[in-house]
Amino acid sequence: MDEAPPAPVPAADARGSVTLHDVAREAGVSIATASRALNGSARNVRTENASRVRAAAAKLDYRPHPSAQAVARGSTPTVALVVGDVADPYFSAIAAGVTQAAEAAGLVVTMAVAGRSPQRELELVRTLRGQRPRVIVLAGTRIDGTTASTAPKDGRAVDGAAASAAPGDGRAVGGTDTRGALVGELEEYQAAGGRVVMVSQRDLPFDTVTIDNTGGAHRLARALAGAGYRRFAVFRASESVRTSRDRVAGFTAGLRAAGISLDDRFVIETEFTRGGGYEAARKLAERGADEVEIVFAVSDVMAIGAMTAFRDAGLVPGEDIAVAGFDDIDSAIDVTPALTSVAVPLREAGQEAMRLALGGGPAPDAVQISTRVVLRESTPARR
Amino acid sequence: MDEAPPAPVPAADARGSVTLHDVAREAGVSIATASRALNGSARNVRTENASRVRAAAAKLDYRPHPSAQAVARGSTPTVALVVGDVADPYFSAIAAGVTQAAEAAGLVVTMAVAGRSPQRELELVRTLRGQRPRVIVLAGTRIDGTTASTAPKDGRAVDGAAASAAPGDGRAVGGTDTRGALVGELEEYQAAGGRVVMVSQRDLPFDTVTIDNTGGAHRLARALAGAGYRRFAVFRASESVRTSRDRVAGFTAGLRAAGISLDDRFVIETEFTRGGGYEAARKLAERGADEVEIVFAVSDVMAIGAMTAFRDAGLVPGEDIAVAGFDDIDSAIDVTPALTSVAVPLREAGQEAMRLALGGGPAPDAVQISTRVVLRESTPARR
DNA sequence: TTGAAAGCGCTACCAG
DNA sequence: CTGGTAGCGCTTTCAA
Repeated sequence: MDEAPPAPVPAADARGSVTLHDVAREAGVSIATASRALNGSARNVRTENASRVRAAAAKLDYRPHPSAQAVARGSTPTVALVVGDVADPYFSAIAAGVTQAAEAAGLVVTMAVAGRSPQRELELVRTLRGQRPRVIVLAGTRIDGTTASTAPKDGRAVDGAAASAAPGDGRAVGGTDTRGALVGELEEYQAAGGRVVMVSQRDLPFDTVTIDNTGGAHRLARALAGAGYRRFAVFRASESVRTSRDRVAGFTAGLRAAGISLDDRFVIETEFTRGGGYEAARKLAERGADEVEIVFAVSDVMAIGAMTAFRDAGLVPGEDIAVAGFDDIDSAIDVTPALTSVAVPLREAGQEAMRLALGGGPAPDAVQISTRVVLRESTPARR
Repeated sequence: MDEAPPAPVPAADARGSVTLHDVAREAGVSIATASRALNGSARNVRTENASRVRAAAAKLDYRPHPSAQAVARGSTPTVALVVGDVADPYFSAIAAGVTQAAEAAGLVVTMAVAGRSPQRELELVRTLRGQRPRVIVLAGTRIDGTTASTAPKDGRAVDGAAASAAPGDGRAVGGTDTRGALVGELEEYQAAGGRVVMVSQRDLPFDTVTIDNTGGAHRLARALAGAGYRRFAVFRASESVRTSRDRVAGFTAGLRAAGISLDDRFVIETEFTRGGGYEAARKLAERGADEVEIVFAVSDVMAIGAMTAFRDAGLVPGEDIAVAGFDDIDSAIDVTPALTSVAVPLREAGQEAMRLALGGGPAPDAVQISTRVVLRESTPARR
């Protein structure tokens, strides 16, 4: 059985799929040549043979076996994408961009959903790593890794420490240092030749695509100030939500630049959801919103919830009280009045992530996706 | 080199990843035993050895190589999902369901986006098949495969013929019989042991999860008739859009059951988009909507566009003219007035698809996802 | 330019 | 219950 040329080929045939072996035989060449002709990088195959092989492949309807190629080559032509929730338009837009760019590069996307759990995210990365993807993209994780209460001011320092500690024994790390374990995991992967890209998460030693939340909010504030607004309220999410924090910071700075200060009494912390926006608006309306001309909610869904709440409380959004949001989700133009917002090109962010991953040099790179203020009827100019 | 026990093991070590080989050595057992202990189905390994192996694996931070397992076993623990567009809430909801169920079953999801092109869909399926996934889920393809103009009445006949013709030389088939080629491709895959599930596409010889568009529309019509409406208009998409066709059919039947007939003059064909709804409503308002009490748009996005158009034309939705949609997308409750619609549990549809795929018997099965009418302020009761 | 053959990491069959 | 050992389908030296 070690030197019997009459190989028991039927195996492959019986299983149904055509292998490179079959193609080679059909073309009358060695399987090495067939391999080179079909997938070899160098063009060191006589043209005639090459076409014979291609013909045979076509005739037999041959399809390469990615897994076999993967095990032979050591990596898979895939990009692993981890999102918080596919059904969330925020993530699905990013996913769309990533997918599009990946396909253009001939890579298939494998997607995993982390929910909102960092723990789950870590597990996923571990699993995905096993697949030896060419690149891993982590999108979202809207919640900060550095818990506001425990982390020192400089996130970077923590990362560094955690990173060097984790590799030794990732699973020894308690549930507490999920972030460190994640970083360690990713660094090992990167060290083994993988590319890591984060979308909208900073402070990590990887390629990153950030959204210009701060700048967008800053410009929005100035635009609103320019439209004549002076007395603002802000609906924000918890301190631990990085996105919210940045937007509030940018907005506040923008107001300040316009010579306006924000009254702390009107900065309301609530859930980062439609319900949260509704609730905050309800409370504000209840205690009397007379002193407020306009509210800035850190996300459109919150803003939309707020508009409904105001309406329920007898205030007409856009007339009695102006409202502005952030994200410029599709329904921003469907609500009444149309919502002023800051457009965030999420899809581009996804594409940009792939660009970084594919073209990237050895050093962690970073690009920022810029945002654009869109004024609509929910914030009519005051004069 | 054929009998040299001092194997040049460094190779694996140098590449960075720990292999089963290493684990076996560390545990002092054969790699066969290690394999069994870690991934073997039967528990025919002495408990002590099993734990030694597990310990070694943990210590070395071993991760199995899915591709290697795949090539050895002949299939991958993945489900390939083809959607029209991830960013579309319709598809992303289905994708969420599929992903969730797949993960619960220990399968990873690889996602591909077909855009609206059947041609692209075919290519994708070809590629995906190469990956030897355990199951392939085709979601959406809202456009009919059977072009209304060219297809015989009985779709099944066409499929059968095309299916037997395709295998021989799939790529010889012109652009015209994309559908046949697709069916052929999927049938081969299925014959080789793969599971195929379609979501919301009927008439194909595969497991299918359908949405009860007809029934939902039927019930909606009766509910609206019950609320006192008599003079209806319908905004529909092109004949070739199956979903639209079914919804209109169900709606019409529902009206008929309530003794109401639909005036053809008020059945307007338009794009299956927000813009389409806007346009249709604009036209209707222009030529005078006095004769119409309520319009049913075959999708929420169309309905929402229509509401805006009515408002722009000086008609107050919910007062001057009622509006109802279909899908119950999130923003249905954010618009003013809140939109009456038919809830479609897309996420469940996705999960159901996986259930079919995993538990399915040999014969093509089919389940229907039921829909639920949700009456809101956009269609106040008339009395 | 080509073919033989040595793997890639893992599974599964076959003797013990 | 265990170890040896053929593969799985493909890539990639290494000589020829």
